[in-house]
Amino acid sequence: MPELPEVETIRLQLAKLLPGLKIKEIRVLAEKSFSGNGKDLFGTEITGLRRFGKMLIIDMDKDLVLAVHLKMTGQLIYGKSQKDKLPDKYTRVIVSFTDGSRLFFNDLRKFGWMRVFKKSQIGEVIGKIGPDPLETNSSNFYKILESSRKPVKLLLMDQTKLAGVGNIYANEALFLTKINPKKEANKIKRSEVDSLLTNLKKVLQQGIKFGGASDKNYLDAYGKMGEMQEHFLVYGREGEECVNNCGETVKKIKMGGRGTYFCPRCQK
DNA sequence: TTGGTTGTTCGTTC
DNA sequence: TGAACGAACAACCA
Repeated sequence: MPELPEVETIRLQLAKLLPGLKIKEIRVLAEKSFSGNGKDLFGTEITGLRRFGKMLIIDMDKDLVLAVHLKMTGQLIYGKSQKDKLPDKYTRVIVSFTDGSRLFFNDLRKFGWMRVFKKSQIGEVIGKIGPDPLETNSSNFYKILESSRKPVKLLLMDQTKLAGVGNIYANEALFLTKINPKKEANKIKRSEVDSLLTNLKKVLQQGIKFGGASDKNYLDAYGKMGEMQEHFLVYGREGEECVNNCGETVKKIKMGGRGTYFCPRCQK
Protein backbone atom coordinates (compact mmCIF):
# COMPACT_ATOMS: atom_id res chain seq x y z
CA MET A 1 0.00 0.00 0.00
CA PRO A 2 1.52 3.26 -1.04
CA GLU A 3 2.05 5.43 2.03
CA LEU A 4 4.26 8.49 2.50
CA PRO A 5 7.60 6.77 1.68
CA GLU A 6 6.22 5.03 -1.40
CA VAL A 7 4.66 8.22 -2.79
CA GLU A 8 7.82 10.18 -1.93
CA THR A 9 9.95 7.59 -3.75
CA ILE A 10 7.82 8.01 -6.85
CA ARG A 11 7.89 11.80 -6.50
CA LEU A 12 11.68 11.88 -6.26
CA GLN A 13 12.01 9.66 -9.32
CA LEU A 14 9.43 11.47 -11.45
CA ALA A 15 10.95 14.82 -10.46
CA LYS A 16 14.02 13.74 -12.43
CA LEU A 17 12.03 12.46 -15.40
CA LEU A 18 8.97 14.59 -16.03
CA PRO A 19 9.72 18.34 -15.72
CA GLY A 20 10.07 19.84 -19.18
CA LEU A 21 7.96 17.17 -20.88
CA LYS A 22 4.92 18.34 -22.81
CA ILE A 23 1.69 16.35 -22.69
CA LYS A 24 0.55 15.21 -26.11
CA GLU A 25 -2.45 13.12 -25.18
CA ILE A 26 -4.18 11.41 -22.26
CA ARG A 27 -5.95 8.12 -22.85
CA VAL A 28 -8.44 7.14 -20.20
CA LEU A 29 -9.08 3.40 -20.24
CA ALA A 30 -11.24 3.35 -17.09
CA GLU A 31 -13.57 6.30 -16.66
CA LYS A 32 -13.75 5.81 -12.92
CA SER A 33 -10.01 6.39 -12.61
CA PHE A 34 -9.94 9.88 -14.13
CA SER A 35 -11.89 13.06 -13.54
CA GLY A 36 -11.69 16.58 -14.86
CA ASN A 37 -11.00 17.50 -18.48
CA GLY A 38 -7.81 15.80 -19.66
CA LYS A 39 -7.86 17.79 -22.90
CA ASP A 40 -7.14 20.94 -20.91
CA LEU A 41 -3.67 19.51 -20.34
CA PHE A 42 -2.82 18.75 -23.97
CA GLY A 43 0.14 20.90 -24.99
CA THR A 44 0.98 21.92 -21.44
CA GLU A 45 4.38 21.35 -19.87
CA ILE A 46 5.19 19.75 -16.55
CA THR A 47 7.00 22.13 -14.21
CA GLY A 48 7.40 20.08 -11.01
CA LEU A 49 6.03 17.57 -8.54
CA ARG A 50 4.74 18.01 -5.02
CA ARG A 51 3.46 15.61 -2.38
CA PHE A 52 0.77 16.26 0.22
CA GLY A 53 0.47 13.27 2.50
CA LYS A 54 -0.12 10.35 0.15
CA MET A 55 -1.24 12.57 -2.70
CA LEU A 56 0.99 13.50 -5.60
CA ILE A 57 0.53 16.77 -7.49
CA ILE A 58 1.98 17.22 -10.96
CA ASP A 59 2.27 20.94 -11.66
CA MET A 60 1.77 22.26 -15.18
CA ASP A 61 2.85 25.53 -16.81
CA LYS A 62 -0.81 26.59 -16.99
CA ASP A 63 -2.94 27.24 -13.93
CA LEU A 64 -3.62 23.50 -13.75
CA VAL A 65 -2.39 20.45 -11.94
CA LEU A 66 -2.78 16.72 -12.42
CA ALA A 67 -3.27 15.08 -9.02
CA VAL A 68 -2.83 11.38 -8.34
CA HIS A 69 -3.88 9.25 -5.40
CA LEU A 70 -2.70 5.64 -5.55
CA LYS A 71 -4.94 4.42 -2.70
CA MET A 72 -4.08 0.73 -2.23
CA THR A 73 -3.01 -0.74 -5.53
CA GLY A 74 -2.10 2.22 -7.71
CA GLN A 75 1.15 2.40 -9.66
CA LEU A 76 2.67 5.28 -11.61
CA ILE A 77 5.23 3.96 -14.06
CA TYR A 78 7.22 5.96 -16.59
CA GLY A 79 8.18 4.26 -19.85
CA LYS A 80 10.43 5.54 -22.61
CA SER A 81 10.22 2.65 -24.99
CA GLN A 82 7.31 1.08 -26.84
CA LYS A 83 8.86 -2.26 -25.89
CA ASP A 84 7.83 -1.74 -22.26
CA LYS A 85 5.50 -4.38 -20.91
CA LEU A 86 2.91 -1.66 -20.51
CA PRO A 87 0.04 -1.06 -20.87
CA ASP A 88 -1.21 -4.16 -19.12
CA LYS A 89 -4.66 -5.30 -18.02
CA TYR A 90 -4.60 -2.94 -15.02
CA THR A 91 -3.57 0.20 -16.90
CA ARG A 92 -6.32 2.77 -16.32
CA VAL A 93 -4.78 5.95 -17.79
CA ILE A 94 -1.93 6.60 -20.23
CA VAL A 95 -0.34 10.05 -20.40
CA SER A 96 1.70 10.41 -23.59
CA PHE A 97 4.36 13.07 -24.04
CA THR A 98 5.51 14.79 -27.22
CA ASP A 99 8.92 13.06 -27.00
CA GLY A 100 7.22 9.65 -27.30
CA SER A 101 7.59 8.61 -23.64
CA ARG A 102 4.56 7.72 -21.53
CA LEU A 103 3.35 7.68 -17.94
CA PHE A 104 1.11 4.74 -17.02
CA PHE A 105 -1.38 4.82 -14.19
CA ASN A 106 -2.11 1.22 -13.21
CA ASP A 107 -4.60 0.33 -10.53
CA LEU A 108 -5.86 -3.20 -10.00
CA ARG A 109 -8.71 -2.28 -7.71
CA LYS A 110 -9.68 1.09 -9.19
CA PHE A 111 -9.77 2.87 -5.84
CA GLY A 112 -7.12 5.33 -6.90
CA TRP A 113 -7.62 8.27 -9.23
CA MET A 114 -6.11 10.99 -11.39
CA ARG A 115 -7.80 14.35 -11.38
CA VAL A 116 -7.31 17.63 -13.29
CA PHE A 117 -8.04 20.86 -11.48
CA LYS A 118 -6.89 24.43 -11.00
CA LYS A 119 -4.00 25.31 -8.70
CA SER A 120 -6.36 27.51 -6.70
CA GLN A 121 -8.46 24.41 -5.92
CA ILE A 122 -5.61 22.40 -4.38
CA GLY A 123 -6.76 23.24 -0.89
CA GLU A 124 -10.28 21.94 -1.33
CA VAL A 125 -9.24 18.82 -3.24
CA ILE A 126 -6.61 17.82 -0.71
CA GLY A 127 -9.05 18.52 2.08
CA LYS A 128 -8.12 19.21 5.63
CA ILE A 129 -5.06 17.04 6.04
CA GLY A 130 -2.72 17.33 8.98
CA PRO A 131 0.97 18.20 8.91
CA ASP A 132 3.58 15.98 7.27
CA PRO A 133 5.24 13.94 10.04
CA LEU A 134 8.69 14.56 8.58
CA GLU A 135 8.09 18.31 8.98
CA THR A 136 6.54 18.11 12.42
CA ASN A 137 8.29 19.00 15.66
CA SER A 138 7.83 17.46 19.04
CA SER A 139 5.52 20.08 20.51
CA ASN A 140 3.16 19.98 17.52
CA PHE A 141 3.12 16.21 17.63
CA TYR A 142 2.38 16.29 21.35
CA LYS A 143 -0.57 18.62 20.75
CA ILE A 144 -1.97 16.20 18.19
CA LEU A 145 -1.77 13.19 20.54
CA GLU A 146 -2.95 15.13 23.56
CA SER A 147 -6.15 16.22 21.85
CA SER A 148 -7.53 12.75 21.16
CA ARG A 149 -8.70 9.75 23.11
CA LYS A 150 -8.52 7.52 20.07
CA PRO A 151 -6.19 4.53 20.12
CA VAL A 152 -2.81 5.92 19.13
CA LYS A 153 -2.52 3.71 16.06
CA LEU A 154 -5.77 5.01 14.59
CA LEU A 155 -4.69 8.56 15.34
CA LEU A 156 -1.37 8.11 13.53
CA MET A 157 -3.31 6.91 10.49
CA ASP A 158 -5.90 9.70 10.66
CA GLN A 159 -4.98 11.85 7.66
CA THR A 160 -6.72 14.89 9.14
CA LYS A 161 -4.34 14.77 12.11
CA LEU A 162 -1.16 13.65 10.37
CA ALA A 163 -0.65 13.25 6.63
CA GLY A 164 0.90 10.23 4.97
CA VAL A 165 1.13 7.56 7.64
CA GLY A 166 -0.65 4.30 6.79
CA ASN A 167 -0.93 0.86 8.28
CA ILE A 168 2.62 -0.39 7.72
CA TYR A 169 4.55 2.54 9.15
CA ALA A 170 2.13 3.04 12.05
CA ASN A 171 2.67 -0.58 13.13
CA GLU A 172 6.44 -0.31 12.79
CA ALA A 173 6.77 3.00 14.64
CA LEU A 174 4.68 1.78 17.59
CA PHE A 175 6.70 -1.42 17.84
CA LEU A 176 10.00 0.50 17.89
CA THR A 177 8.65 2.77 20.62
CA LYS A 178 7.18 -0.15 22.59
CA ILE A 179 3.73 1.41 22.71
CA ASN A 180 0.61 -0.73 22.51
CA PRO A 181 -1.41 0.28 19.42
CA LYS A 182 -4.60 0.34 21.50
CA LYS A 183 -3.26 2.84 24.02
CA GLU A 184 -5.29 6.03 24.12
CA ALA A 185 -3.33 8.81 22.45
CA ASN A 186 -3.76 11.34 25.27
CA LYS A 187 -2.49 8.88 27.86
CA ILE A 188 0.98 8.64 26.37
CA LYS A 189 3.70 10.35 28.38
CA ARG A 190 5.57 13.27 26.92
CA SER A 191 8.87 11.38 26.84
CA GLU A 192 7.23 8.51 24.94
CA VAL A 193 5.59 10.95 22.55
CA ASP A 194 9.00 12.40 21.70
CA SER A 195 10.40 8.96 21.13
CA LEU A 196 7.38 7.97 19.00
CA LEU A 197 7.93 10.93 16.68
CA THR A 198 11.63 10.11 16.41
CA ASN A 199 10.84 6.51 15.53
CA LEU A 200 8.07 7.47 13.13
CA LYS A 201 10.47 9.74 11.25
CA LYS A 202 13.05 6.97 11.34
CA VAL A 203 10.82 4.33 9.72
CA LEU A 204 9.48 6.78 7.16
CA GLN A 205 13.00 7.84 6.19
CA GLN A 206 14.10 4.22 6.10
CA GLY A 207 11.13 3.52 3.82
CA ILE A 208 12.28 6.26 1.46
CA LYS A 209 15.87 5.02 1.59
CA PHE A 210 14.81 1.49 0.61
CA GLY A 211 12.60 2.74 -2.19
CA GLY A 212 9.31 1.92 -0.47
CA ALA A 213 7.67 -1.32 0.60
CA SER A 214 6.49 -3.74 -2.08
CA ASP A 215 4.48 -5.78 0.36
CA LYS A 216 1.60 -6.24 -2.05
CA ASN A 217 1.90 -4.79 -5.50
CA TYR A 218 3.71 -1.48 -5.07
CA LEU A 219 6.18 -0.59 -7.82
CA ASP A 220 8.22 2.59 -8.22
CA ALA A 221 8.24 4.94 -11.21
CA TYR A 222 10.66 2.61 -13.02
CA GLY A 223 8.40 -0.41 -12.44
CA LYS A 224 10.82 -1.80 -9.83
CA MET A 225 10.01 -3.22 -6.41
CA GLY A 226 11.05 -1.46 -3.22
CA GLU A 227 12.98 -3.24 -0.47
CA MET A 228 11.48 -1.91 2.73
CA GLN A 229 9.39 -5.07 3.22
CA GLU A 230 12.64 -6.93 3.94
CA HIS A 231 13.15 -4.68 6.95
CA PHE A 232 9.75 -4.96 8.63
CA LEU A 233 10.02 -5.74 12.35
CA VAL A 234 6.36 -6.58 13.07
CA TYR A 235 4.21 -5.87 10.04
CA GLY A 236 3.04 -9.15 8.50
CA ARG A 237 4.94 -11.24 11.07
CA GLU A 238 1.96 -12.82 12.83
CA GLY A 239 3.00 -15.91 14.80
CA GLU A 240 6.73 -15.22 14.43
CA GLU A 241 9.07 -14.66 17.37
CA CYS A 242 9.31 -11.04 18.48
CA VAL A 243 12.61 -9.67 17.14
CA ASN A 244 13.43 -8.35 20.61
CA ASN A 245 13.83 -11.99 21.72
CA CYS A 246 11.39 -11.43 24.54
CA GLY A 247 9.99 -14.93 24.09
CA GLU A 248 6.59 -13.75 22.87
CA THR A 249 5.23 -14.11 19.34
CA VAL A 250 3.78 -11.32 17.21
CA LYS A 251 0.01 -11.08 17.46
CA LYS A 252 -2.46 -9.79 14.89
CA ILE A 253 -5.64 -8.00 15.85
CA LYS A 254 -8.08 -5.73 14.02
CA MET A 255 -8.28 -2.04 14.67
CA GLY A 256 -10.57 0.12 12.58
CA GLY A 257 -10.98 -2.89 10.33
CA ARG A 258 -7.25 -3.00 9.61
CA GLY A 259 -4.70 -5.65 10.41
CA THR A 260 -2.64 -4.57 13.41
CA TYR A 261 0.58 -6.36 14.36
CA PHE A 262 2.30 -6.00 17.72
CA CYS A 263 4.17 -7.79 20.50
CA PRO A 264 1.95 -7.93 23.61
CA ARG A 265 4.97 -8.33 25.86
CA CYS A 266 7.09 -5.46 24.52
CA GLN A 267 4.29 -3.03 23.70
CA LYS A 268 2.50 -1.92 26.85
C1' DT B 1 -17.70 -20.27 -3.11
C1' DT B 2 -17.41 -17.05 0.02
C1' DG B 3 -14.94 -14.23 3.07
C1' DG B 4 -10.75 -11.51 3.88
C1' DT B 5 -8.20 -7.73 2.46
C1' DT B 6 -7.59 -2.40 2.58
C1' DG B 7 -7.28 3.88 2.26
C1' DT B 8 -10.53 6.99 1.98
C1' DT B 9 -15.18 8.80 1.78
C1' DC B 10 -19.62 9.09 3.32
C1' DG B 11 -23.49 8.43 6.26
C1' DT B 12 -25.21 7.56 10.85
C1' DT B 13 -25.05 7.78 15.74
C1' DC B 14 -23.91 9.62 20.06
C1' DT C 1 -20.15 21.10 16.37
C1' DG C 2 -17.81 17.24 15.81
C1' DA C 3 -15.80 12.81 17.24
C1' DA C 4 -16.27 7.98 16.43
C1' DC C 5 -17.53 4.14 13.95
C1' DG C 6 -18.88 1.16 10.22
C1' DA C 7 -20.23 0.34 5.48
C1' DA C 8 -19.11 0.92 0.75
C1' DC C 9 -16.03 0.85 -2.98
C1' DA C 10 -13.26 -3.17 -6.60
C1' DA C 11 -10.97 -7.11 -7.63
C1' DC C 12 -8.14 -10.69 -6.43
C1' DC C 13 -6.78 -14.61 -3.66
C1' DA C 14 -7.01 -18.38 -0.34
